[in-house]
Amino acid sequence: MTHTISKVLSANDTGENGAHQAGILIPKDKTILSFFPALQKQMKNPRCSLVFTDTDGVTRWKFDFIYYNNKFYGGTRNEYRLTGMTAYIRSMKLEAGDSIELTKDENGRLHITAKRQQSAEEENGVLKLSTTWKVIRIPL
DNA sequence: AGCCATGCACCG
DNA sequence: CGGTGCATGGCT
Repeated sequence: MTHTISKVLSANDTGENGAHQAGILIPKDKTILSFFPALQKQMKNPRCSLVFTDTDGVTRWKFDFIYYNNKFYGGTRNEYRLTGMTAYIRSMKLEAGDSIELTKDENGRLHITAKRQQSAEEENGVLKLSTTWKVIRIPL
């Protein structure tokens, strides 16, 4: 049984807003979280190193899945993150709006795919076609 | 809940 | 000493 999830990158994720942060946020959605290994909620900031294989089937990317839960230890955090992704994001030249797809195959192996956002020109092209052309009358 | 932002430690 | 990223706080 494979499991695939995807995330649209925010400006903060890609570093476009100057944030020197190395990871993306993982929503606390059961179907999303179940993709990742369970972390020890009873310890502070538990983490797990994960290796994803790129689409070429050769390149490996190591990310860290971390549960920042210091809210239960006197802090304010209670969120999941996947850190250490800047090398990947840069090599793929990903920008806010682009997305990444994470897949876990039958053998539990992890794969990552970069999904580039449709360009504005392409969107305009589609829009132009759909709004410029109309069916006036259908032949009998 | 999710994105924005940063102090400081670390490292070349 | 400038860049990077962890860990964390802030804002909407």
